[in-house]
Amino acid sequence: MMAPYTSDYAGAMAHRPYHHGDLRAALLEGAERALAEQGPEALSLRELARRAGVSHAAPGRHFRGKNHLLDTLALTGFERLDTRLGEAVEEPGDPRSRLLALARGYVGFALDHPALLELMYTRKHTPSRPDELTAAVGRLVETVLRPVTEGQEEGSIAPGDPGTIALTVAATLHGLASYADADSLRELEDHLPAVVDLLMSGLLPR
Amino acid sequence: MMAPYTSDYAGAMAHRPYHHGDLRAALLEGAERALAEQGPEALSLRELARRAGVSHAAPGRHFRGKNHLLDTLALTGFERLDTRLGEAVEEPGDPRSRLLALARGYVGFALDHPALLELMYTRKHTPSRPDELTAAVGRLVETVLRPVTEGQEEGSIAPGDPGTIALTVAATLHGLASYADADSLRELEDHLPAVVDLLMSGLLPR
DNA sequence: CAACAATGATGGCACCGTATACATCCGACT
DNA sequence: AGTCGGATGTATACGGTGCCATCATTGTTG
Repeated sequence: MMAPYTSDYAGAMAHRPYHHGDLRAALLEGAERALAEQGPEALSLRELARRAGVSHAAPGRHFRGKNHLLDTLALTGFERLDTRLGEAVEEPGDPRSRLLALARGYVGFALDHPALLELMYTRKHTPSRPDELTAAVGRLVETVLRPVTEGQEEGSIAPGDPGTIALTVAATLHGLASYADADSLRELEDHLPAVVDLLMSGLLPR
Repeated sequence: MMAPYTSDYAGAMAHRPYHHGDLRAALLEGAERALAEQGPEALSLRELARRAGVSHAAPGRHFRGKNHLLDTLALTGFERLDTRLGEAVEEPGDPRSRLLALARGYVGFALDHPALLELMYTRKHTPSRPDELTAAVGRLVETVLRPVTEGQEEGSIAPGDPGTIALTVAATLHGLASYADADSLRELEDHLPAVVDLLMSGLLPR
């Protein structure tokens, strides 16, 4: 017979309330760690269960399957990214500084959680993704849309379909972040002001 | 005892030369098909072998493992995308039309092979990717860089670090393509001219 | 024509994801 | 207070997968 809890680091501290305490959260946390350390391909439910000190079927109580866990993780990523961008947009200022803050936020997130960001967009492209994910993406676009319309109202941003403008900006941000964890990462941050200026002024000579 | 080749569609036509003829190519082709139909997660070497009518270990003669096959597939993707963009850039014209052609090429590729494009960038971000992949990405950036420097020489594109400009353009293209197979796909193609105009003129009112 | 290298087949191993049946524990209700 | 139900975790089993070692066949080449 073995003791019910053989986990080596839990149990002695903080008086774990019952069973595990909060698997689900532990699984998500462990998944994010494993995701960052190894690829998303190497992530295994059984391994996560092992690290959490539970049996390999226990995760089934909290997630319908591996996809469900990954979708949930991606969803938390979108939420965190959205709040981060929301804060960046909050700060007042001219359009250039707000756009720069937005870009810094996006690229910063990509630097902090590269694997998560990749997972988020991998999941987004998956067939039959859950509605919650598409909704989260929609909220993200809306966060970018807000400063555009506001800038247009006060005449500091050129007129035109705000949807198209927001799409372009969001696409550029995502593209930058996408390149970020492939090429020189830190270097990109230094280039951000130049990129933003370019977006503001356009490619044509003035 | 079974006949050596139980595949149902092969053998009667075109006189297959020997063993299989060209596994490797058949595997890559099958992988791309499976990739497009289902996700990249569902892709299985054994299933590919089955479809090709060979034993489950035969692919091992042509690819060191699953990763090697996927890397190879991604590499062909980069090569095809690069030639497509190269052709788009070949056509002479003012910067706007060339940029539009570039954007059409990139988004068109994304529309034709959405799963492949995703695989390409997933593989690009993988730790310890093969040098050939990074080289292929470099060639892609160079293809975008060329019209930028040419445009600057003839004064039709604003001065500035061409690397930054090319990065911004490439990032926007990739971001657009990345959003393409998530949101309304066909719709995006109609918006491309507006996006290009925006990139050319900038966000600031003129 | 004989030896060799390339290609494919067979079988085995460890691991994975998932489903089912069983055990345990918390909390709520009478 | 005591019991019962549902939530959580366990035990076990099945089919599938990637990879490896070994054996068989085929095409080529000296």
